[in-house]
Amino acid sequence: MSGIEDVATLAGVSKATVSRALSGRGYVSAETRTRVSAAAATLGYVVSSSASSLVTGRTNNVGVIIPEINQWFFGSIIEGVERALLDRGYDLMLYNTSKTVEERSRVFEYFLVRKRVDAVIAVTLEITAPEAERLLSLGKPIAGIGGPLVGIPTLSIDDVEAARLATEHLLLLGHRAIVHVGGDIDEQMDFHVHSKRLRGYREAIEAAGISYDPESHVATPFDIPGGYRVGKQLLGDPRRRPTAVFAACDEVGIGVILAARELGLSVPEDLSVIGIDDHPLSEMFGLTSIGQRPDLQGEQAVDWVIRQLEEPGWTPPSKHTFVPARLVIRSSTAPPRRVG
Amino acid sequence: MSGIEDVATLAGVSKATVSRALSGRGYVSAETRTRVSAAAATLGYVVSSSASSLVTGRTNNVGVIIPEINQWFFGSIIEGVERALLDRGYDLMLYNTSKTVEERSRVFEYFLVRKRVDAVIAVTLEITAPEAERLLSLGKPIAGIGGPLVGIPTLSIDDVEAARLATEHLLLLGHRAIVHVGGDIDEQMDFHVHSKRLRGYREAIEAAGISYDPESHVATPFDIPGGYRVGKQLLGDPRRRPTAVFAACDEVGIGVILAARELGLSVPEDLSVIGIDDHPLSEMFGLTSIGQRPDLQGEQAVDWVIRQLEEPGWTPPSKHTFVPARLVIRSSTAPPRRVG
DNA sequence: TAGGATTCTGGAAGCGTTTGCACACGAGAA
DNA sequence: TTCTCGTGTGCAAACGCTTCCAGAATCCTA
Repeated sequence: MSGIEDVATLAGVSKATVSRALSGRGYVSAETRTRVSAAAATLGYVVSSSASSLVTGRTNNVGVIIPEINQWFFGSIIEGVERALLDRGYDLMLYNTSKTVEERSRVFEYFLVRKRVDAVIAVTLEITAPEAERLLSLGKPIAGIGGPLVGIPTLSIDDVEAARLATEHLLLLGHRAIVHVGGDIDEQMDFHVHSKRLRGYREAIEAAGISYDPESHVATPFDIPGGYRVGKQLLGDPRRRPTAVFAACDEVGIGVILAARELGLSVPEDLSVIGIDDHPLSEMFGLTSIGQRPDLQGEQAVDWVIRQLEEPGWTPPSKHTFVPARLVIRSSTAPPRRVG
Repeated sequence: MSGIEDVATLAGVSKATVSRALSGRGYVSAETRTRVSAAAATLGYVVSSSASSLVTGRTNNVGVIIPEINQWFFGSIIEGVERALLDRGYDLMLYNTSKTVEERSRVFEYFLVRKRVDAVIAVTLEITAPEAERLLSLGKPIAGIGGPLVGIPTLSIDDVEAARLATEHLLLLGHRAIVHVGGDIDEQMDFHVHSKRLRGYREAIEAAGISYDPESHVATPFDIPGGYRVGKQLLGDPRRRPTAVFAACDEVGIGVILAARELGLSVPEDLSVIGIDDHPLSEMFGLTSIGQRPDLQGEQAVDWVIRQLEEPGWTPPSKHTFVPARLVIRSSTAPPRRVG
């Protein structure tokens, strides 16, 4: 485990020059630089990040707080963030927190409190204004996926718009009896995604002259079994059965499709289904969807925080950024069967 | 941003005492300790981990190298590792590497080269003996999930045994025409899981007096679409159709079930299916499986490395550890239909 | 009551870097 | 020729902790 001193001796220069040569800061002649690099290589030298951090005040780590790992949306974000971070020479510290308010704030305090990261990326984490201010006042850039969040640059798809798009697709096909299978709007987490998607749905059907019936919204967990259970229940009763379902995410949509099949209904003949996400499984199920790219959202968030760190004076967008979501039409949506 | 000096002044003691009081090392009177804690609290003081690391030589980070995130098995490992690490006061640095040999070794070098982690947990990463030795010689504990790996403590389920168990379950039900849908055994990654599971299958059927037919093993990617495609192909031809499928993982098994349903076959009447993993979706599909708990494997790996770090003299198991896998019987397996 | 053991505290020496400052040198400008 | 100015290098002072060592106070034990 050789230190900078050894390299300096071997290269016949001072520690200061070694530091400058290796970090690329300050003046070093080309000749010296190659000599130092060679010495470092032969000794297998590598700077001690603790020593370096101590003096520079930078850790080269960025913290990522995420409520969930084993779900496509979150997993993809992590992938995108990790890739972008490593490309730029930063390491990723992962903090998995549940969505409960208590744990959220515990992690938050934990973060604030430790001098281990240069920046933080908060995924689907509602940070209060004072918390944000405190973090910002520490000089740590922060970006959020989800939002909006006051004082913090955030990004996400436009949930209202995505829901409207999905619903309009169904309306355009001629559906009138459309049920929205979404989340529980009393769950205050996730920046009210649930209520936003519900709103988009509602606005779309009302714009089409259909009055909103609270019965046409049913809540379920955001996974395949969640969609399946609701599907079974909803489609089991022929009198209540809609001609189309707008699922708030593809997993739920897939669950609904599976339930429909099991009940002997064909998709899209007896039932159209649309989701949001463009999940990798959706293609297999022919599920029409509003696609988004969580990995790119992760990359974007990384870009924001790193630029703040590296480009003095640069500031990220001051308001929430909407990333694009586009309709991917597959075989799960079609005009409703004409029932005479 | 207050330092230890400020706390010392406020508490009316020396820096040395503050350090001792806060870290719990060395003698400090109870009275002093509370006074110091109070001072630290009012100032919002928190030790600088770089400064601390610089003198102690510990970073309190552990690196996790993992080839994949968005897959249940890997995601669960990360969850388990993260939980265990945070419980013990360590932070998790995540490195997502693909399975290609080049990238594997690049990450490996990267790791070796940087003094940023106290230990590493390598998931499904085949480290060569010299690499392992080099890592160990740096005094960094390392543990692997997957394996075995010489010189490194590793753990995994017994793939041969799990495959045998699954196949025997089918044999016991009376099946003779059993196809194994697994991975490509030429993929050298993952410690040959593919060939091990194939071996377990083969040993089981041969023990039952059935001769092994290479046609009865078909390879496909380890995901639902992979199983689906193979299922469609395999079950489409009634003459080739087996009475049972042993899928090398549950995702594949689910894909096969979906394919079967689509072809109008009922499971388990027309086809029995068994998988490995006990994936969260398996319950919904009634998939019989050999269950494993990747999260617990992650916790175990953490325990190994942390104990090495904290209990001088403690050494992890010198050979590979098999973790339990148990048969979970659901509705996808039954005796074959009697075809008279 | 002496003397060793135990508990408590402070001073100061690092830990391995980065960087401000001083200085030396050669080149171009005045 | 003298003066700047841009380069290239070294010295030494931080950076914010932990821990060794020594000394003081208290407590037992003989």
